[in-house]
Amino acid sequence: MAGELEKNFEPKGVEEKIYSLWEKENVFTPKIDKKKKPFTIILPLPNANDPMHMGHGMFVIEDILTRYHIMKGDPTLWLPGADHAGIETQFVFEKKLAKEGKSRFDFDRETLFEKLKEFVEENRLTNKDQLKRLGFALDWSRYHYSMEPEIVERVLETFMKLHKDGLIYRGERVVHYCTKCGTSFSDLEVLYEEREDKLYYLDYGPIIIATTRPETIFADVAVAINPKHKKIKELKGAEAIIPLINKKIPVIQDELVDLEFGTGALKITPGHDAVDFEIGSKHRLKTISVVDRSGKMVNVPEKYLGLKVLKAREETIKDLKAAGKLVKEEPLKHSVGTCYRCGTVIEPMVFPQWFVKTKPLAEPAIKAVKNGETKIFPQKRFEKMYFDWMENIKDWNISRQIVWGPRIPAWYCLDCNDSIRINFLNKKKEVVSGPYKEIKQSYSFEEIKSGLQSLFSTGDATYQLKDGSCQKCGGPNVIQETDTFDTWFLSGQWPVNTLKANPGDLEYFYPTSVLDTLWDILFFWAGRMMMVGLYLTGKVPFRVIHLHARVVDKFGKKMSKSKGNVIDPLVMVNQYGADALRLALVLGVGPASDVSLSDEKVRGMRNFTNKLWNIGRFIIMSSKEQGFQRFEPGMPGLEEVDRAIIESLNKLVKQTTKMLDNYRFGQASEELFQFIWHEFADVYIEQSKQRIKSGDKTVLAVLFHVYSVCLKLLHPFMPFITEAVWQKMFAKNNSLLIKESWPS
RNA sequence: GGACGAUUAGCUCAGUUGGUUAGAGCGCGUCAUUGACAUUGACGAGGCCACAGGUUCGAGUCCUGUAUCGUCCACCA
Repeated sequence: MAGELEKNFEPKGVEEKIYSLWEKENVFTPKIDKKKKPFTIILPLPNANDPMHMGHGMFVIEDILTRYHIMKGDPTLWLPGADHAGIETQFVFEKKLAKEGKSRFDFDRETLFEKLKEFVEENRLTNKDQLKRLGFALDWSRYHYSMEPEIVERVLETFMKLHKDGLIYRGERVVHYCTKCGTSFSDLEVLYEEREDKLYYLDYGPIIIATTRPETIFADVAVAINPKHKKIKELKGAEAIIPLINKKIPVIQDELVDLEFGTGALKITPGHDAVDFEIGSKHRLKTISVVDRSGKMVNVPEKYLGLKVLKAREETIKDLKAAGKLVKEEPLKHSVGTCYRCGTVIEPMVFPQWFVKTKPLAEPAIKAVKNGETKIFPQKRFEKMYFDWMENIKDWNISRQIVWGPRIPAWYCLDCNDSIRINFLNKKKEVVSGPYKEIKQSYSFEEIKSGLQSLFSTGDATYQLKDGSCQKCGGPNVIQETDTFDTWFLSGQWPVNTLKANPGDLEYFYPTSVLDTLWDILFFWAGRMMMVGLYLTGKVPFRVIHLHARVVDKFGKKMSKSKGNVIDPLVMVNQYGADALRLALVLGVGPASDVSLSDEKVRGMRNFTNKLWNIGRFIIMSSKEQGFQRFEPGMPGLEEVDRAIIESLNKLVKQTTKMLDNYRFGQASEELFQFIWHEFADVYIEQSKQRIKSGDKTVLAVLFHVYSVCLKLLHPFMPFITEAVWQKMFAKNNSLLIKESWPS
């Protein structure tokens, strides 16, 4: 039965062959059996546009679970997909455009969208092939892409449902805006950086205020002091005076003002600061904007008009100094919000955006974890984080001013809302901007619509959720919102929408069993899926959230292109084989910790694959001479050492099973490694050599038995080599190891 | 400002309810070897488990505090 084995295991070429064997027999496509409980994982969808990096390698955890459950006989589904990744992709694409000397403003939005679509299509399939290289047992017949029409359709349905339930609203609130990327962000997408800035003390007449942003004084609408301020009596009812423009503004009281900071007085600028906005709305103050979406000054004295924010700051300080209104300046260390994508300082701005009311969605999501419907591993650390976040959640800004993504399905009648600002390319390919009531004087609706880039509607604009003529005035000049959905709005409903794509799947496979991910997107993704999944189905999207380790370099440092310490998973696969890389990523690794990866470690694991291979080779060679006998638990001729190794093996089976059930992959793989190399190979096999020479057939039976069980136990971790050996030594009629049942 | 995590061999890290001489991979030293494997084997060096207290018959493991590093959250104007 046994074929020859080469001297060393050569993964190249073999891996592809083995993978196609699995694909040919459809082992990754589950058979739905209503009597059996399914096991389901949804792959954290990689960006369609990204080649694979080591982070994707950690999906090996999901592959281990998947293969383990396939072998246990559970109908097992691991569903793959790809994400259009709105902002990420558009950012990369715009960089490419810049190299060609172009920008997004050179195109109307429809053309830009088509170009982006083509761009992604070129890359979309590469990481699909890369996932296969790692051996992942994904059901490719259920592969989905977040921009495919059926998925988008369901996303729009979800929006409609939320809207109907009163959970969607357009609101004018402070949003985080990146003037370079040209879009707003949710709270999660802002990175706070510690910066060394200056705090300027300015003379506001009866009071002195402290600010880091003197250029925004023109947008001040009040000065607020804490009610416990020691000068409260003399300041009651007083008016402060904005320097340079000598504008009078009221002095108000609010507890939000910190007595200790600066002078205990805060200039209130609702247009450009979130706290100020909150105080402003409490006191019914108006909002003035002095920075526009390109980061230039507006609504300010002429000499500052059109200046960039930082330049305007310089000029203002200069003028304040000259006017004797700059009392003093001191250094200040504080954190500044920056764009997570391009690093530009985030400009808090007030304009209408689409929001999801999150409180009603968060409540069930909190409850589900509290009562254990969804468990988080490791529990102690991350449940606390989860609750902190869910309990303090703010409404979710789901609109992005980018092109790459599904457009929000709302339509405005331009005649009913003629102050909507429009940017479009006219027939001469020139950018024209202005309120509709002005530009309609010179351009037809058709020309505007076909060259449309973006529109900025006012907070009180009326909208309808259907295309066609205006439901109010009956007019034909109706145009769709140009904002697109936040990518996470799509991925937040990914498990539901992908399972809905195949009839019967949602009912059978949902709730899914495990969500496995890195903790960095716990809130972005897992949290949103919890909220939206519960909202859409009434059931949690997954029973377990397992947080895997982060891959770092051999010095424990985060891998990054700028540090040049990135290890390409495919380079490792080519050099040492997928199995070696896989084992290097899990062996001895704790959950949600760091796993340090190095060439040396992968090489060490490659040595183990070779050891495993040569055990097989040894057994084959030995049995060639002596023949082979099937192992039976009570067979005659068993010696003490045989009984000992069998007992040890049985213990290993129990241990491995228990550890896989408890997500202890690091320890499970470590014990397998120890047993196989240092107990089975180093001790038992060494001892067996004498007996084989003397014609002992029992020892061969034991060798075959122990080895075959080890291959099964190891298969989820190292699928290629175990399947390859199985084919040579144990397969009857080419039956696959993955189809063997899990030992017990 | 709040919270959390880490600190174990030269390096990178395991060590689930406290229980005999604390483990792995890589690295290092000595020796061995043309019949499974040099991608090997045997043997070995190397650790007051960050520090200081406490609980216990017994602490790497539990409690308190300190230090250093790291992470997350926050409305530091």
